[in-house]
Amino acid sequence: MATIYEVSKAAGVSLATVSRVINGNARVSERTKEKVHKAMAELGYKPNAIAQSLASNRSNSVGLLVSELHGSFFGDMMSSIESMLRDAGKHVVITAGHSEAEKEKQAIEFLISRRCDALILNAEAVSEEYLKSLLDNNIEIILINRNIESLQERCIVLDNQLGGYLATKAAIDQGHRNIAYISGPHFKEDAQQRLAGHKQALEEAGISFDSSLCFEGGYHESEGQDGFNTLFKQKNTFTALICANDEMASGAMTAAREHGLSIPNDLSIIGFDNVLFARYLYPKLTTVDNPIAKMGEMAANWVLSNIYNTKTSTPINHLFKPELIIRDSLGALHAD
Amino acid sequence: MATIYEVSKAAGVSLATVSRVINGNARVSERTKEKVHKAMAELGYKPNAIAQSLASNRSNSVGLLVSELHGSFFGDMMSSIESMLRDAGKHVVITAGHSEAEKEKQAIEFLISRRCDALILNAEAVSEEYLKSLLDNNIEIILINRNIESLQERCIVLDNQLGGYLATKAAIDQGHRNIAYISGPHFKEDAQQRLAGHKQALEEAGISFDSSLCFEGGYHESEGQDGFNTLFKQKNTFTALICANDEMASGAMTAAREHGLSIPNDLSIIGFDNVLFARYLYPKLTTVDNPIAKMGEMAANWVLSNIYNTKTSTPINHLFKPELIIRDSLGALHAD
DNA sequence: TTTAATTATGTAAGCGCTTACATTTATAGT
DNA sequence: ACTATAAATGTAAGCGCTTACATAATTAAA
Repeated sequence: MATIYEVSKAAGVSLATVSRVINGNARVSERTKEKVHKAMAELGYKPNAIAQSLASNRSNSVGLLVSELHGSFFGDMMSSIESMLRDAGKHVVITAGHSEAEKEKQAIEFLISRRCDALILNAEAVSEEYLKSLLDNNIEIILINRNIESLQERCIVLDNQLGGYLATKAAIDQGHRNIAYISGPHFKEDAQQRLAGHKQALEEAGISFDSSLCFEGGYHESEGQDGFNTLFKQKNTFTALICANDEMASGAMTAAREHGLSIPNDLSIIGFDNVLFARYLYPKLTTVDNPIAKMGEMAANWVLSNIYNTKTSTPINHLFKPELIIRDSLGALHAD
Repeated sequence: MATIYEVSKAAGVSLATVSRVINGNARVSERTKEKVHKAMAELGYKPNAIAQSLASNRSNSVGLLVSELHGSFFGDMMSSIESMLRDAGKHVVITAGHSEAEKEKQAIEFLISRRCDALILNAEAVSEEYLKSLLDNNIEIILINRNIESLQERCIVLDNQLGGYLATKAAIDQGHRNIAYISGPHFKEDAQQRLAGHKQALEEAGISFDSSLCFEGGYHESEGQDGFNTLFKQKNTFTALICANDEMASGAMTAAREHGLSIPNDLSIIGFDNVLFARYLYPKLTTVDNPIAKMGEMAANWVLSNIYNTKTSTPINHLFKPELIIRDSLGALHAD
């Protein structure tokens, strides 16, 4: 692999000049520019990004931490961030944290060690203190889906409580009073908030929260099934079931069908996130749209304008409002 | 950010000694080892991976090119590769090629410029020559889902033709004779092979291939709908529909339902890939399992044993055989 | 002890770039 | 033609590490 030195020899100029034409940040005469380009082409020269980073203390890459590399939700997030950053000539280094504090730390430290210019973090398990300590060490971070009071300007979050509220409200508006809920894991902030929204809607309608109508899942499909089965055994009087994400809603649908229930005639089901496959389910899932792709873009924008000083146009929106997407899995309560 | 130099000062030893305890590849007395560890802890020292790479010409990271960052299929692939490599202490740098030759090249060159020790490529658009030229430049690559005669030992592929065959054969075995097919884009190798398998099964059963019963889609859900609609308009006599992937199968299901058809009573549908949501569909999709996670692991294994000289245990399997997964969307043909 | 063989540590030369500063060359003003 | 100024290029010192080689300290053998 040719080095800048060989190019400079071939072109008959100095190292510095070659560096200048590579970076285009200093004036070089047309004539020498041509000579250098020719030499680079002939040698098939490709700058060594590692050496560039070391010398310039800039890597032109931004680190991205997601919980998982699979799943529609994270896929949308990665995808939107990558394409926006790539358009700006920046690169994305992706790592997975698996919702475990230790793994998240490892991943973040990997990104730091690779000298990413900024980190976009979907960190769920790591402590608030740890995140603040990153800032103290001059690591530029922006958080997606995590709200830290003192770091507001570096957080991009969804109003999860509103989302939870909208879902339950929709059921109430259709006449439902017996509403079950399958929650995400309580250690996750968003799960708590969605549940809080659910309770808020219940309270507003004068319905008291019944903990035997609430199940804690882990956001996976199987826990939607478990949740339904458990709830159904405990108290099979509910006519609507709100799930804290679409995966669990799908699982619940399957389980409900296995119990011979028809959706939405016997049971209405509402999801959360509006991931791609919510539309493929049968019946099509009524759910709360989580504009994760837009949030990802916003994070990418933040990086571009705050770290790379480009894209100053779009103002940064820190709090996104979810919307209810009405499809077929929610029906009106009818008298039996 | 502390450097190795500061650590050496604090510990009262030389740079080289610190480097030795970091890398653990040379003998250092217990006493100094302790001193160094203490100094590192106190300074919060983290090795600069960039500098390490530059000096050692090893990055301990492997590059991964996928077509897209979203989608179950790629999610599974990324996920399996990442977790296996992470367990071995290696890191993965992921990029997306979007099935366009130019973008794939860019992405590959990015990975090379970051001095990845090896590249795992799911390259669909880039030419065979280009891939070979990488090898000529001593870039270590391993291809997933792409078969190049002269690079057999660096290819990990699925027997797509067998998969296509199995799907169509299953329909034939259930008595179907009028079988439509929604193909993937013909420029993709796997799409061609799956179609070839379909034709093979037809021929074997003495059914002649009817091109008006075949639609070329792009592997997206919407093209499943388009496909069904087009085919149904052209010739609504088919009783089974084979789709080249699950997304399109899902789209076709939706479209079929909109036409008032019941699945599998009026129409049997078979997918391909067995992505996670195939199980969530209603009715549950009969499909051909694509062991992409295992293939990803195999690729990771190849890298570990061939590049990093670890994990010599598992022999590398280059050709994976798909299996039919029988669920509910395929039914027997009944007399009308 | 003395010497040879080990083991532990230090010295210094890079890895392939960037960039401040110095120097040379071109351009313009008079 | 002769400066004064601006533009183009070169020189060399790092960036934070690794690693061959040299040296010093320790241990074992005689």
